[in-house]
Amino acid sequence: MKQHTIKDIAKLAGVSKGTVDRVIHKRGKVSTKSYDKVVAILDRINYKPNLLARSLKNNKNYHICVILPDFNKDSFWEPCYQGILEAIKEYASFGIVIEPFFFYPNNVESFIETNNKVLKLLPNAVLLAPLFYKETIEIVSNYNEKNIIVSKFNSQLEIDDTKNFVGQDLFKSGRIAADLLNRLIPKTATIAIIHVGEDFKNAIHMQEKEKGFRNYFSEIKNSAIKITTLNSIENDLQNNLEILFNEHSNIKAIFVTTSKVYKIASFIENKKNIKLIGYDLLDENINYLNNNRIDFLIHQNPKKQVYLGLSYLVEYFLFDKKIPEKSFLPIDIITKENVDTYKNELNS
Amino acid sequence: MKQHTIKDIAKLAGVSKGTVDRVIHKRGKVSTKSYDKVVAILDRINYKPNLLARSLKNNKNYHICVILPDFNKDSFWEPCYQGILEAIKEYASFGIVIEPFFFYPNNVESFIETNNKVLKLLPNAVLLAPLFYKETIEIVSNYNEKNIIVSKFNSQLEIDDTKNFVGQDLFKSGRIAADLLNRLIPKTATIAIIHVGEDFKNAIHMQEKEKGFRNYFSEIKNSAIKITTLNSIENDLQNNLEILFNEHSNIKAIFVTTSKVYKIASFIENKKNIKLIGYDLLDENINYLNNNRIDFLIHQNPKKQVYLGLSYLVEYFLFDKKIPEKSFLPIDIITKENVDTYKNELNS
DNA sequence: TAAAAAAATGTGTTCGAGCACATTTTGAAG
DNA sequence: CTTCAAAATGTGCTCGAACACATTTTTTTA
Repeated sequence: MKQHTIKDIAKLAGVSKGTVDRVIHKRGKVSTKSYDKVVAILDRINYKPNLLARSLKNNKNYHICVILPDFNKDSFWEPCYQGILEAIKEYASFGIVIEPFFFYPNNVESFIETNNKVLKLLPNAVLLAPLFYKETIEIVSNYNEKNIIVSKFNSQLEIDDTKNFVGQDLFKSGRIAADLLNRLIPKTATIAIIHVGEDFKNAIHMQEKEKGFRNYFSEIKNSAIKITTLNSIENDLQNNLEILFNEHSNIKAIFVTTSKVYKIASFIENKKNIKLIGYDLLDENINYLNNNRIDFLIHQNPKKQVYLGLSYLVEYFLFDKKIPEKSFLPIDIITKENVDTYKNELNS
Repeated sequence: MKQHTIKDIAKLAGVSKGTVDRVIHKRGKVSTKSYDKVVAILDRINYKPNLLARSLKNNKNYHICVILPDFNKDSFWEPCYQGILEAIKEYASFGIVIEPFFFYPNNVESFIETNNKVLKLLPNAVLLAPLFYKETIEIVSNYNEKNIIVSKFNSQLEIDDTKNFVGQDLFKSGRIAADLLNRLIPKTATIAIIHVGEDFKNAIHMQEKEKGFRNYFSEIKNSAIKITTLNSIENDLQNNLEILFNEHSNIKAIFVTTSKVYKIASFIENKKNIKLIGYDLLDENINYLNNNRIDFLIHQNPKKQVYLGLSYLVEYFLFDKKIPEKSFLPIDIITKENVDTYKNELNS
């Protein structure tokens, strides 16, 4: 029942623990005779090094920086901060130092600046919300030069070496939204896709969701559903919505591709029978969910994304575990009935 | 940046590490002078003992037994076995031995027998699927006598000391099913609740789901929805379904309270426009989900339940972490569009 | 065949916490 | 002012892996 140790193996093979160590790690010279003896034992028993002892011996302090938008400016990111705090607490006892860094949302300069600041600190790893495409490529290569491991979360960029990504399949989440709305509306109706708030050109993730959404309906033969898209910054939203409803009289459903769905909910509060679906468990969104103004939310689980991304890095440093190249989280469908089971969710 | 050690504190306080140890663990005699010096340092710095070192020193081997129904007899339990296998692999390197034990589903004697076998092994902890109420109470007290920690998963029994439970809120999951169906059917319709396959008297979890389901509709004022319940063992299902449809002409939806929903799906394959909702990601269920014969599945996440239950025990033994008394998993809503994002889910 | 070089193997220390045991200090009694 | 027990404090070993360094054995070369 007890796990075997290097010492056990040494005794069994009739050699010293140094020799066993050399065989296991292929370091130093070993005679074929000793080698064979040790390998014979290793084949017989299932040796697993005690990871606690290994990690204790290594006894390095690891520094991980997390770079994400300031959650005071965009509350979508607040759960991420919670996840970071939990990870800090959890892993402090293992000599892991985790430090968050914030940049201004939608501000490329701030993004670059923050990354340069982190680069100078020479951490062991960086967990990054790579909101800007071109800039991220440059930045990642800078980190690589200094042998800093880069993991990404939230936004999957089509970078060649999109390794270590934790997030969701956005195309798929668009399809899910489409499928849900399709169940709720008449066979002939207009659906509006609304992208709110961010610079549309850079927001690859909004585009991916739209693609998925349209893809779903394109697969339905002879569909009489019309789909129209609206891009709007937050300030112009009311005007743009009015124009939208004037131009399209038969809008029965709206798919909002961001967490800003509560803005639309408040503007169309008076319009009955418009189904509404959007993203993320912001308090504002949950309120509208509870009074049935929002029908479904799709949960992107930003907290879990960050926590999982950090776990991977920690277990890599401590226990040499492999980091999965792409880790797609489940896409949770939220209604007013199951929303609280997600809000209270613990980290394992 | 580096974590403080006992040695650091000793040096700072001008005492030996033995004295620091005595202060921290309140063991042995310490003069007030030394005590104050050490406490002063402890207040100033944020000492966190290195859990790797602590656990290495303790270096005990822990034995955890998992008791659950044989997955060859009821495939609902197969993912649990997967979770157990993953946990075995994951924690072997930490000196944790996890061993599964299977009993015949619906067989009280087998349940008792298996538990007695485990009891004799005197493990450090047991993770239990407590399918039988009375017997579990007896068995838990037997374990307690021998100081064996008992955790439970899947079925929450209303036992006084329902500690260490990992599972779902079944009442709530019944409400969720009701809410989903309510969106899909006309205002005047009949819904059938079907309990399949197990001994209904013992299956508290099926009752809880029905309660939640009915509770949802009871809250709707002037609801014209009729709800009828059918209990049936698997063999009589076809007959009972025919009787059901003869007696109720306006059935528009069926809520199956177990993973056996695929059985109903196959029987009503020819009947159009009956919405169907049930539990769990069995392959058979997923097939019917994909061809639209099943509309929604509720995911009870049995694999995660077991894995999480085991994680709690392991972290308790290794790192002295508290085990949450009740850990309710999120209740996932599954459609044909998001099902694969759950099937491929990794353990963190 | 002796000396030197190279190869092979063994030994001992480290990581930090925990605890048994050894040593020193204190205080009280004779 | 001793003596001795109790109290207080310090020392050293353990857990298992990792690796530097020491020692032994084998091989090479003069």
